[in-house]
Amino acid sequence: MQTTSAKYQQQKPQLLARTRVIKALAHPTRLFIVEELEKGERCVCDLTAMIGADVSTVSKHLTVLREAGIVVDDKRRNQVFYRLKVHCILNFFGCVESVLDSQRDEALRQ
Amino acid sequence: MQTTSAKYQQQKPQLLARTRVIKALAHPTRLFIVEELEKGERCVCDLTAMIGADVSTVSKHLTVLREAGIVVDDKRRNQVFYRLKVHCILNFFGCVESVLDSQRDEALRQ
DNA sequence: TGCATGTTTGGCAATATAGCCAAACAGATG
DNA sequence: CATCTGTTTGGCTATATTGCCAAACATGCA
Repeated sequence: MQTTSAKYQQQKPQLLARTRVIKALAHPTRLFIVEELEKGERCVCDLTAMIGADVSTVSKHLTVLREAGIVVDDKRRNQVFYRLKVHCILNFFGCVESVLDSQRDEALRQ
Repeated sequence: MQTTSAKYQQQKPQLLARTRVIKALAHPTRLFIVEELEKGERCVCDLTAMIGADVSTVSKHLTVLREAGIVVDDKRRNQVFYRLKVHCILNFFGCVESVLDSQRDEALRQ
């Protein structure tokens, strides 16, 4: 029996699964997309206009979010609409904001 | 007035700030550390033993978490103890699990 | 069919991340 | 002071990520 790393190794598959989801959110453009989709579905063209990057770049970001299971696409006519698949992402951000608030408080105190 | 990218550009500083926190969580080893610290403080040596990587690697992961404002360190004697600075990270994971659950359900249905 | 619009994919270059080893540093203790 | 334990930092290589352009695909419509 191995004495070191047992605990981590045992949990690793689960940790990797979670990491895949979190990594998908770890980019400003993808965060923007998620927040925008909280308001409702958007086509790639809408998102591209708001973001101001190449369409291919936005499309790849959407692929990352789709493969992570965060959004789903819906092809209608010659457009592709994306929407959130899971709607708890805002809670998620609440915690991120707590971290940032705590940093801001600290900065003020110095 | 700019017609494209205005919205994204305006929000970008905030999005980048959030991204820094999320990126810090986007690694299996760092996720493990956060979950372990939910239970209480741990010294670098404890974490290193559980993870089974080089101490320098673990130390660098801890630096990433510290710089993101997620953990704080406390040097006592010749050891350094880390603990969570913000305690809402578990809610965070709840949402990540929802994403994973929804993927699992889907896999079963196919 | 041919063309316009909207989206995805391939490919490449630039940048960022992760891991290990070696070395530096810090405190405790003989 | 010398040495031991515990931690961080520097440096390097390997790998992953990002963004753009060009090209391929898909759909709608003249």
